[in-house]
Amino acid sequence: MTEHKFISVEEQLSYIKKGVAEIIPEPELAVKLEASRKTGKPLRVYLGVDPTAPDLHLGHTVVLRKLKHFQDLGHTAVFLIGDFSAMIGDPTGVSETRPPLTREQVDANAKTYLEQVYKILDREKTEVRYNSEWLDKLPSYDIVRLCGHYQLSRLLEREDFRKRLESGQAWELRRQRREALKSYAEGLEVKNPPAIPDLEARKTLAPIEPAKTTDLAQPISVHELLYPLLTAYDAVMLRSDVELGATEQKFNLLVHREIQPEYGLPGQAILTMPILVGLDGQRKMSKSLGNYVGITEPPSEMFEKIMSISDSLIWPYLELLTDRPADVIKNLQKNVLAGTTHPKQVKLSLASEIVRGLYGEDAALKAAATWDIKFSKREVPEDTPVKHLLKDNYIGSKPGKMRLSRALLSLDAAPSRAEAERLIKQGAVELDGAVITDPTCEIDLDTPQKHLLRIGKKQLFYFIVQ
RNA sequence: GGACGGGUGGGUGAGUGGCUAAAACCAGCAGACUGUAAAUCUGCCGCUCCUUGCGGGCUACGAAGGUUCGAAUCCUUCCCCGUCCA
Repeated sequence: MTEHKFISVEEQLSYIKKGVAEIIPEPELAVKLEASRKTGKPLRVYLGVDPTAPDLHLGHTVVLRKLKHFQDLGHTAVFLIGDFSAMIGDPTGVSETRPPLTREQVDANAKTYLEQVYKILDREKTEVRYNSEWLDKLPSYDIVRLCGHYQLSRLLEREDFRKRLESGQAWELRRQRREALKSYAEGLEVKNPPAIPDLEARKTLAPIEPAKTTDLAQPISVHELLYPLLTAYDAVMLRSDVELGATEQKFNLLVHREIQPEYGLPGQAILTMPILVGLDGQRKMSKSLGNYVGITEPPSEMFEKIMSISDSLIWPYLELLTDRPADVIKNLQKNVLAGTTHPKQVKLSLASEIVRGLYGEDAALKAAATWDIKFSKREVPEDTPVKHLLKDNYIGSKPGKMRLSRALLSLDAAPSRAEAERLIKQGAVELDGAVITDPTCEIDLDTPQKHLLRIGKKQLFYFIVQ
């Protein structure tokens, strides 16, 4: 890293602080910034992500954008892929049982992550690391030593662990007793002793599965306790000055901060970002809840989804997904409340800004124009997709005809024929500009014609019989 | 190992022989209204076939069998969960 001229600490701080949930401890961050400015040495700021799914969504970008802010200020952004820790599974969040991932899944996900991450981070300036680099070959001795640097009671202080300990204890005791009795009853027959895995086999590390649990009781497996400690080792190896994370990561980040001094490093400052609420306005954005906007989605789809959020979501989205200063957002909010600015206008600019950030100006303008034509004017945009209706293997009762409901199904516009018929009966289907309510409506397969189909408010496309 | 209670559609949860593709609520979808927002109102909400009819067929109430003209509902076995006891 070459020396860098930094702007004043106050300016940096105000840039950094936007949208942040918590800075721990803030004065320390200021000191670090001050020191870096004096020496011209950038801070090492890192974000660790477990590659648990192949795609990132806007929720992930909140914290990525913060990392980008540091990058913009001239600091060193380190993007850490937790390819090793993903196989342990972050125990954060009691309710969700994380399925352990295999090495292959993790590797595949890690690959797709990077391409997506560069939509936000500067590819040239980002230091990418994998925690398998060091965790894969960490000797047991060092693991034990690492564990020696922290206290069990501190790990158990964690709220979700505490809850699980309470609910799990009784359950676990009973389970053990039951198991013991069972094996006694089975005449203490000796099962095949587990083989000692040879080193070759270990090359493809199996995911570490949690002890069998039930829905209600969630006992804590010992390896889960190791998660914050092993990831703390990341912070040690990276010699980080600052670590970023979502608020739910606060506990882990604090452990990291406390472990670093044990290895002769100054403890990192911690910066947490709020969790982004999903499109439903209720729960956090997540793929499994289906309330997400993937960052690889096409611009116009992204635009559409953002336009469909409820008004109250505009504000957190503006704060966490755009670069607008906090006071500008506040003013805007005031104007909307006062009725001088229409919320739709704000939403339009929000959607444009998000798309612009990921796809650039042209794509944003185009997406906005498409949206306006499709939804406001209810006309047909230029880039309306064209699908193909394959008649190859279709044998209907009437030659050369196909039921509209069947067409909807094979065009992927409805999940089943029953659902397709329902849509037709409810007047949601418009074929070539005319609403069709007759479920027996048929499409002529012999004349290869281009048809326009609108289903509900959102689906609009052409199809050609082929 | 014993006693008792329980496993129902995406979720919560009613239903104890036919009127039950299964109440109600939530979620979801569609229509109206709008700003494709929210709220509200209305309708839909297992799959499939066609002659689109209060139509036919198939599948579904933990699993497998059985009783019955007929089972989510009764019986048997098994699996799983909860509470209590050893």
